[in-house]
Amino acid sequence: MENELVEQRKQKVKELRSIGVNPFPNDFKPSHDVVGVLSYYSSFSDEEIKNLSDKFSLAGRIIALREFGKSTFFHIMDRTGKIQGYIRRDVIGDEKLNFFKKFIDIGDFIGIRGDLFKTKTGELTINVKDFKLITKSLYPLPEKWHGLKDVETRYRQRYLDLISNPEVKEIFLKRTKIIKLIRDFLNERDFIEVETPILHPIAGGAAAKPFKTYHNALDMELFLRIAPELYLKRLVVGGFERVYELGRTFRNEGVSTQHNPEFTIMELYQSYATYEDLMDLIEELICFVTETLLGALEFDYEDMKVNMKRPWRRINLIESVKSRIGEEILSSDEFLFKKATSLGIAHKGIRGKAIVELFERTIGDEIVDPTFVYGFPIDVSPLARKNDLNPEITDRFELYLAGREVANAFSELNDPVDQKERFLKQLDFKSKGEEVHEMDEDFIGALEHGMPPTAGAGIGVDRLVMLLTNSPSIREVIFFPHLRPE
RNA sequence: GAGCCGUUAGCUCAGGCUGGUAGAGCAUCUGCCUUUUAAGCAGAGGGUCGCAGGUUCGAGUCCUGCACGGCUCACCA
Repeated sequence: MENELVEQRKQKVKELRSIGVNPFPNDFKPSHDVVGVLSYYSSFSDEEIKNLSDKFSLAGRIIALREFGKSTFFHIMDRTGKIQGYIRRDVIGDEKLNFFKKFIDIGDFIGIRGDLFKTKTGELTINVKDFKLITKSLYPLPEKWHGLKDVETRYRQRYLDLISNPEVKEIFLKRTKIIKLIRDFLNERDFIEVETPILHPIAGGAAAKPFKTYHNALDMELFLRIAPELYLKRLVVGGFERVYELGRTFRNEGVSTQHNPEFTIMELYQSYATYEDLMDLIEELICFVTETLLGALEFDYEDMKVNMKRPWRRINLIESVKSRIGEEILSSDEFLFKKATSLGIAHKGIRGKAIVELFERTIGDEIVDPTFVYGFPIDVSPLARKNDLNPEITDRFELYLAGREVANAFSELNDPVDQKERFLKQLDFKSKGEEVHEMDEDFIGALEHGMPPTAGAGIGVDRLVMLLTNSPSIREVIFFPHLRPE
């Protein structure tokens, strides 16, 4: 037998039907929403409210209920907020009060009609003249005071989390706002938003394990994209000089507080710009988003105080590793690899990887305020333009913030011959067991038609949202993070 | 993949070290209650203690395995 609480409610549904009441009607049209009523009428004095004859109808879910003998208080919540309702016998009559007390439960949706008054404690409340059951809920809501805490239930049944934990809803509203602000900022600067394929014949643009899938009619294996990069650059070749894409990307790797198998990335490309121009652009973009969202450029993240005031610090990757670890880093492979191995870094004899990992484990982890780290080794940057003065490094930077990487950007490599050599070099690394960028002949073909000098950047949107909402885990900013089936 | 921690009523949690047939608050049901807001008072019902084995006269409690989740590390952007 099922839970008694559910049984009771199913019984109520039966009884309602037997007396000719539809427990799931669809003909109630609210005239107002909660915030509309509260914000407008909170400006009136108590006396003025008494004299207002306005009537309102509102709809929402009952989230709290306090019943008395001849009256009832409750709160309903709609998309905008919550408001108290008051039902009393001498206003609404015996029959309706009894119906309410018998059939209406916490969790149900109801529509109410009435006018406003203020209670003794000053809470603006709807004096209910009439109500209607809109949707019967068969399950009880989680506990009113502690909310829903169980992390597994929160993720598996996010709707319960959203109903009972207002701060969770707040985080997701902020997420939506952040994404909108990114679009606003870029649209304003003449960037065009585009959509490129998610099903890729070659999983390019990054080094990661892809998800595989299969197309029946074409009889071919496809991969879910690990990055939109190579398609966006094809569009640059096609004349879209300023493009961006904001969307889902997939990587078939471990899950953690920083990684979800599908995540949201924003990539942008701007022709006739350099990676240094993009430092300025990203500074402006993230400051715009932060300040508009939070009203300030300073915020707490976990135990850190982050200050985003411009200009942001810019440090050279190799110079900072040299000064931390030792000058020999560059002159002696032996020293470099020994040092990396001692820190447990699996570099597989790739110099660039060892250097970048050394940086991440030492200096990168300590960075709190936003810092551009520039000058990445060429062997870990196969899509980035070689530096004109030093062919061992590329014109690439990453943005570090609160100990994490938030953005990756570079002047794009637009020399097709060099690009081909870089891909071939990657295949070398692949034979050492590394995950690498795959050869993409079709992309090289696009470059052969000429891509104007361009700089591009990618921002991990989930991680940015984590920072701006002080969320310790990526699962707190993704509605339905992936879990094993129960 | 490894280590640690967790899983007890619809929800939030005690109990576990030291084995003796399961407890609280909220929610539900009954009664009283017309300005409450974690309403109040009185009473009642509600449990495969994650699953499967083992030890024991007896297991929520001890042991082993498994599942799911969390954190850390590894791997990986």
